[in-house]
Amino acid sequence: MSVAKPSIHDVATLAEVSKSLVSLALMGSPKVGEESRTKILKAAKTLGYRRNAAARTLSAKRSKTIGVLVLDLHNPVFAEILDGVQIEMRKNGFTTMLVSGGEDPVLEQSDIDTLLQFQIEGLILISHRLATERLALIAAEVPTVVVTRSDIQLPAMDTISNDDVAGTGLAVDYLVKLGHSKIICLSGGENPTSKSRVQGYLRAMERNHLSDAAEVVVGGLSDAAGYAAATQALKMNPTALVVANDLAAMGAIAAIQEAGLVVPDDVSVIGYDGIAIGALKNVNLTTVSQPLAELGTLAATRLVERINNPKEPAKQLKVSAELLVRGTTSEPIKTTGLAN
Amino acid sequence: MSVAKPSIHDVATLAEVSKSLVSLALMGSPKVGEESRTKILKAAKTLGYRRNAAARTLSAKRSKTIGVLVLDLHNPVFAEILDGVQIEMRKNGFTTMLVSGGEDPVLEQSDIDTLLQFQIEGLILISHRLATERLALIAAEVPTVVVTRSDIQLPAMDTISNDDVAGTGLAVDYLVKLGHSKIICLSGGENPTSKSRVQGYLRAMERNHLSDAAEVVVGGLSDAAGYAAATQALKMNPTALVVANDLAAMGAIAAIQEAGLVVPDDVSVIGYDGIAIGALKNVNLTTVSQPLAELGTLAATRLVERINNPKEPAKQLKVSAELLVRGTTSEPIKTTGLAN
DNA sequence: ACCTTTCGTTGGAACGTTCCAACAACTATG
DNA sequence: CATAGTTGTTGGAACGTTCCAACGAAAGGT
Repeated sequence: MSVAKPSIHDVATLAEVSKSLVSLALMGSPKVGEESRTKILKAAKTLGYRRNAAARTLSAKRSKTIGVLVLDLHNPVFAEILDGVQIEMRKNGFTTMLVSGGEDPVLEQSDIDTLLQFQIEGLILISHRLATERLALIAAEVPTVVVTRSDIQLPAMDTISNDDVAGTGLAVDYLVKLGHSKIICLSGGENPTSKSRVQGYLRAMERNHLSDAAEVVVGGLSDAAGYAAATQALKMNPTALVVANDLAAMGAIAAIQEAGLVVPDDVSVIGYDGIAIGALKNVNLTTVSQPLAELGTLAATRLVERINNPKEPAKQLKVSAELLVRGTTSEPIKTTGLAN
Repeated sequence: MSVAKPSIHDVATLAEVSKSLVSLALMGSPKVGEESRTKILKAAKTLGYRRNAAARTLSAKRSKTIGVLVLDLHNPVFAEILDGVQIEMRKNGFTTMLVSGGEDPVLEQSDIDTLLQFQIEGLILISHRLATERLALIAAEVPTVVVTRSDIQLPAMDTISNDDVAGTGLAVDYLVKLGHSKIICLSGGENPTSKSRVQGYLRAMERNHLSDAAEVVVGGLSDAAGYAAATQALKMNPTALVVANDLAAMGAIAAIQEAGLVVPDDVSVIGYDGIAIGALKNVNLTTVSQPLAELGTLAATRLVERINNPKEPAKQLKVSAELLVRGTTSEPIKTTGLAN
């Protein structure tokens, strides 16, 4: 238990220089003489000195810190996006402060408040539920990049996303090509991303002249929600399910198997996101895959650009999603002679 | 784009009181008069005032912030532990700063440095790889709680964990009871938790007089690592696999199926952790389950206790793990007449 | 030999808060 | 009616840094 944390001042006295020079040396300024530099570094080490970020932020009027808000850490999607963000931010000398909103949307706002109190210089929002007006307010205060939301366009805010409408369309088109027509969509609930995906489903059904057969069952983004929604959907005897995300799709598959049906023979399933676990041979999930790490890297790069050059106009970047056909899709079995 | 962030001073002038009173009011002190309080709150609102955490920390000499370091956000285990931590910390008025070390153990140390620079009042380490001496150093600087590591005992540091040795023993004992003897352990690599689990395996094998049959294949904690390790292990024709964690177990199952074998008929598999996804009917993983959220809550509670009362002695808390028998384990098929 | 530049260094102000001692204006106490 | 206490409020110091203007010393140019 050290008595009191050493300050820059203590280092200065030990190294027999001024505190200003210590500060300079610690920031790696080239103006510091070789001799003093080594003396200072040695003194800092022996004292176990550590910079005080609070004082630094206060004085320098910049925190070299950005905030990240993710909706839900349980979904591996976010971890994969975060990887990209963290790597890029570290490269640029920023600290990343991560908060996860949890279930309550009110907490989400209070989390952002906390981040802003820490004087973050930029904010990355990953798959959140904030309303457009709130977003506008936030973007006016701090450079903001929104990842994973294709529904929104604000002049002061970058967005990095795939086209959820088009992506879901890919899934539906493929199923139709295989011969499916009784295709049910399991939605991800009330968040913007899920809404876009439902819209993509509806549009694609329309374009394939299947509007009458279109059916949306409200679910959620977790495996449990997918399970519940699928149980519901199965009552309508679909031959294929287009599910809000991979996690929910895995839940849906569980429900299908539990009902004594076989995937994909009786029911085909397509997820969305392309999480790593879906590639496992025993899951083998057909999915619309987004380049997740790239999403994160792009977000970070954009944010750093905006921070370093505030008049930089906001951009809307799209990454392309692609259909990854694996084992949970096949042609529907012919109408008569059902397996079960 | 506001011109400059309003400070407590601006609020004071607008509300026609002193900055000290504004500070008091914002902290919710009961000493502030009703009239002034409303005036101040109104002024703060119209100005869009927000506390500056850096200044606050610097002046008050406490940050009301704790740091959490997790090994790997990809594993849902950590999200579930984190849930518990976050909820408890919010209850106690602390902000949680989360960093994830990523692959590189050197980064892990630098992440802790960053946290300490932010003047965190406490630190929770979830499944990390730090050496005992480093831990001792850290624990001397800041109240520290280590979650998910049963191998270590330091006087100045709380640990919350299940007994990995005993837990893995549960798995082995059950397999032996089912009639297995060719049981291979897929280790999780060089981290302390994994080492304890391997030790548990070895001890249990010994206790069941199967030391000669004991075999450890080095793997890792990801699904991919489990897949690779299982591929290796299958060459030795095991009838059961005890795997380092659930994620790796899922990878192992993929490898088994890919080899044309059936789980559990040909090979039984037991994981460790009890992640939510393992309960899905199509995964249905037998596992040694720990109460994850409880682990998090306990850690947070202990940390707050230690922060509020620094002379509080450190404790070593154990939660109990239990074997969750699901669908990936069965009796071994009889020696002759293999299914495949 | 002088002036100018460069190099390394310095003290002090500033950042936005909290905390403390002090105070005025009341209210209660004997 | 004086004294003591209470309530609400205040200015100033402090927290540990960064930044700036200014400095002496050494080096370079004429």
